[in-house]
Amino acid sequence: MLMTSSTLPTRERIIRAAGKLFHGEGIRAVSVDAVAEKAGVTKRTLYYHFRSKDDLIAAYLDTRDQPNLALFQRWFAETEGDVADKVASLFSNLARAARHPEWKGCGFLRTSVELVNLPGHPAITIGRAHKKRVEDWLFSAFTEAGVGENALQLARQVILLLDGSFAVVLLHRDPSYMEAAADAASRLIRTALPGSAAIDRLPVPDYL
Amino acid sequence: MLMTSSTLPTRERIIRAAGKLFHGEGIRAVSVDAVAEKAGVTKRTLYYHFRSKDDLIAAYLDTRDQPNLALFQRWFAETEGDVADKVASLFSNLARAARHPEWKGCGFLRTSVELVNLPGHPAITIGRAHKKRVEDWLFSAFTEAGVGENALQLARQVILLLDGSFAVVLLHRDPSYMEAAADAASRLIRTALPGSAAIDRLPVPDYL
DNA sequence: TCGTGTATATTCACTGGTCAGTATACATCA
DNA sequence: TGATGTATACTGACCAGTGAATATACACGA
Repeated sequence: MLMTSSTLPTRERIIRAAGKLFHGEGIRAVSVDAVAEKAGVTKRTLYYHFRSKDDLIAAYLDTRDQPNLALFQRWFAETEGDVADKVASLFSNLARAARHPEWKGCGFLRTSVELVNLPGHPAITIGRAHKKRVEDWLFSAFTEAGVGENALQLARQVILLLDGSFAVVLLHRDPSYMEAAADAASRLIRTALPGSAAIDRLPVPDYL
Repeated sequence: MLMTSSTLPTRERIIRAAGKLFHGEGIRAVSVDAVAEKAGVTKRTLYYHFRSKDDLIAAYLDTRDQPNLALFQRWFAETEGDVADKVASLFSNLARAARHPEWKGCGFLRTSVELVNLPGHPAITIGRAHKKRVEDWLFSAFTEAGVGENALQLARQVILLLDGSFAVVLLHRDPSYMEAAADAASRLIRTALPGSAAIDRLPVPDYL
């Protein structure tokens, strides 16, 4: 593997090029030749490092898993307030990202759509695992916040709102939907919180 | 146009074949030849009725707009209870549909993903219009139910949960997410309803 | 230190196949 | 006879994947 200190390993360069093109244009719209050219490599070299285009797709998605989750966790940790505020901030940060004209939605969801006729495709497994990891992380956060047995249902509902945001904003190109999602998520969480605002702001009846 | 009483007009046959194939396999995965063959027509005939594959895609989506909305409206109308129950029934009906192994999610969302690199494509405009029609219909329903100025926000939130359901269930193939969406939607609606259950079920304090 | 073998890494040129779209001609019917 | 509709057969582009040869790096024995 010939390279200077300033160049990435070939395999990394290919994955990076694939990531930009697949995410930017769509998996099926991008040819292996285009990826190879963008990576500055011949197609044959690409096929030395990856068995097939499907392999490359899976490798590309795999590299997105950890950073994506880490970004969510960072947004969550950096936000002041209770767990509802922290979750709401996920959506406002997403809205900020979605305002960028190059924003193209969620690569995992988009891949599952593009490969809908190949149910066993490894990339779909990777997408499922990623979404599950986000859901599990939310579940822990809700459990720690003391929502009790609602944690699982809440985690799923936030996932639904997140992925709904991706889908709706990709279609309408209107990130303000994400603010509506933030509002929905924090309302749902708050009514499950021990010191539930929706209920506790009501006067407590005398006989309690 | 040669045909007997039992055959559809050629154009309709083509659109119907395109619908089955595009929805079943994905737009980019299906060739014009495949559509023509399924319609029992030569490709040249197909190109007589449609200027291009893009034209055919748009025509296919167009035929799904009205029936899709009508189905939602039927499910809504056939459900007993308040508006929250009626909306919840949309999700449980969707879950029932999604349990069918041939279920493939929402054609409008999937098209917007497959054509993400062609922002001005007519099919995307059709998809936007469809989603907007559903949202507007929900808005009217919420307004009539007396949620006041919350109607717009609620309609958007239900859309987010609907499209989130499509995306998540397509990925995980687990329709039970739709029950979580139903729960979220009806909670959100109920807290906005004049006789809000979340608040009114609490005992009324003596001094009110 | 000089070969020499071997695994890694890369290139050029190619194949077989598919795809969207078309040129041309034939048929049917008002 | 002219508009509508359908068929056969084709074009040119593209695409995933491959064959065969070459270059580099390094290990090890003489």
